[in-house]
Amino acid sequence: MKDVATAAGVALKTVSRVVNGEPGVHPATAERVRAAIDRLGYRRNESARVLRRGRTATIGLVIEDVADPFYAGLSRAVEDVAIAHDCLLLSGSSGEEPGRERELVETFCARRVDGIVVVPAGADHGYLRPELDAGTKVVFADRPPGAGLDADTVLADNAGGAGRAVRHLLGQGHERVAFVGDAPAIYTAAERHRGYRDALGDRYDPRLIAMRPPAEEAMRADLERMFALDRPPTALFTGNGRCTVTALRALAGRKVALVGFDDFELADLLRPGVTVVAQDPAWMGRVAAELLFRRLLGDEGPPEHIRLPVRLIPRGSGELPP
Amino acid sequence: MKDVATAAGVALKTVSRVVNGEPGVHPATAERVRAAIDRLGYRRNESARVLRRGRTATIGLVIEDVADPFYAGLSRAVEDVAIAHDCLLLSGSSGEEPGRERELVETFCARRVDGIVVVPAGADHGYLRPELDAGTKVVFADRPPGAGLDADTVLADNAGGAGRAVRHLLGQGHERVAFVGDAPAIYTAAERHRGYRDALGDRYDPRLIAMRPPAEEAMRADLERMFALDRPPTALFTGNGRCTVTALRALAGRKVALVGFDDFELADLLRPGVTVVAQDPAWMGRVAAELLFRRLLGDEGPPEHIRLPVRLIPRGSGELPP
DNA sequence: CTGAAAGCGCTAACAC
DNA sequence: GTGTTAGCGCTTTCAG
Repeated sequence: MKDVATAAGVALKTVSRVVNGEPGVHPATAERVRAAIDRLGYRRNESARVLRRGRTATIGLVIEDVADPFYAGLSRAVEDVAIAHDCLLLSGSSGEEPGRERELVETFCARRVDGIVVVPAGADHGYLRPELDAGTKVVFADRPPGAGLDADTVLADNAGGAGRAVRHLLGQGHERVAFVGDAPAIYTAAERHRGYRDALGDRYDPRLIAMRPPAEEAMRADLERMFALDRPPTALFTGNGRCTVTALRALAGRKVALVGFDDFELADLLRPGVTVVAQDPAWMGRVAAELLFRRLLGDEGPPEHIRLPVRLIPRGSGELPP
Repeated sequence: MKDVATAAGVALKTVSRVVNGEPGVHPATAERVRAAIDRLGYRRNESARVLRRGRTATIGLVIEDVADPFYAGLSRAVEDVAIAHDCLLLSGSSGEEPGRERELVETFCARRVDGIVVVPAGADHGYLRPELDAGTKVVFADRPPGAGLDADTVLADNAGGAGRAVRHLLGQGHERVAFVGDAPAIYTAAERHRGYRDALGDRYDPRLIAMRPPAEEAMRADLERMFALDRPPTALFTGNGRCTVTALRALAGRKVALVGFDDFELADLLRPGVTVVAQDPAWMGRVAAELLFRRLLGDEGPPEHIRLPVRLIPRGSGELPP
């Protein structure tokens, strides 16, 4: 910048004015400065700018795994909102490890991101206290923060959607509906299990429950066990997209009704088409990011808790009779 | 930092030493400093650190769209490599717009990322010259840079894979193999078309070609047109994952053999299973990122051009007879 | 309209 | 072992 100033025969500050489009520079001077900038290939150093101004114009995003279509869709939406606000996006995958989540959040904070959207992997967010006090805005998406922290949160209607799925199956005459979900430590899995149980009432049977990280072999074993029962399940409710896909493989053509939580590409092309309770990852991402920017722009209202509705899409698999 | 120094009764530099784990600090002093840090909730300001050191420990990634499973897989791999090198990842989606690609790259450069992995959307990368001269390392992935720029590049064997797919179909006795690919301006689409044409030799018939951004209605029309020909196609080669999926929908159960470029989840669960030429997005991401870090660590060798092999996975759809 | 000077928070290069 | 000093490149403040 100093070089540009020298080259253009002006003071440092004038170059700064031109670079930032500040008013109060004679057009001719500005032109001269711009010429010098082009000639020298000058680029403003954002780090120095950030250091001086205090705002980084960067937000952070912590998700579980970008390679998961749900989080990929959410990411893209957050990115779009960030761009609309002239912000860059730093992102990282926690891989469902609380330690990694914390590490990412802290690294983002150290880089002074203006705010963060986080899909929590851990259950304890006490480590966020100092950041929140320091003014970093945080919005939780998909899962709420651990106990003791009341912060902005955007969730899907997990329990409600699960109930809807189960009632749909009961409506077709099924009496034995199994639940195959992710590990119970995961908030969404637990909520969907809760919705399932409540909808089932006294038809609830713990032997029809399998909750663990979806892996084909383990799930096949779980299903074998259930189908070997006196009164085997005639329908399956799967707790998330990965569970649905794993279950479809593990079932290997066995004829059972199935409703899955989460929509997925090609669900309509399978035979039968897969009935799902769909949430909209892009919507969730957009809502969370917009809420974050409202906070960044000075909205100091009490923490918001937004719950996004889900919808049932019948495609055939959930309409099979017992 | 100054406050911490005062609180701990030491000089600024000592705090700096403790924070950076530099040797030559008495354990007791270090402990006193750490206590002060905790008490005051001090966090090192990365911006200042970056300004001073010149390295940001950040790399940039420009892809077409995170929400596309191929790029999501690639992203995750780049992220993992970045983390292994204690680097953060800034990422952005170009949406296949050259202007947006350039904007992202320039923004990343202004933030002084150490290096960039870019999946080019545009064909002119002259704008990168100054950045390259300034020492920013750039690796191109999935597509090469525009003419006139020789840089590190990691590509899949597009033409070879397309040839493999076509020969597979010819081997089943098909004589009329159509190609449904993305817009010809996209490098990978053009390369796959080239491989297709070369493998077909004089069986090549331009009426069996449809190249445009995949959209169900347009593709349905294209296919109708082809099937209305005197000698309609008995087999289809689709040019990328999205084209494959769109084609499957547009075909609506019509019985044709099909081989697609790109593997996709559930390809094995459709009936018949979808035969594909699979590339490995994570592998590509890893190779590109590792190459970038080799450059950042000082490797000054001539530009490398890496071509990753692809593999044919027969699942049924490509083995249907004419 | 333009410029000089101070300082953002940190680290590198030297003292002591 | 520890401290001092001089910037990194920019914006802010205030003075022409």
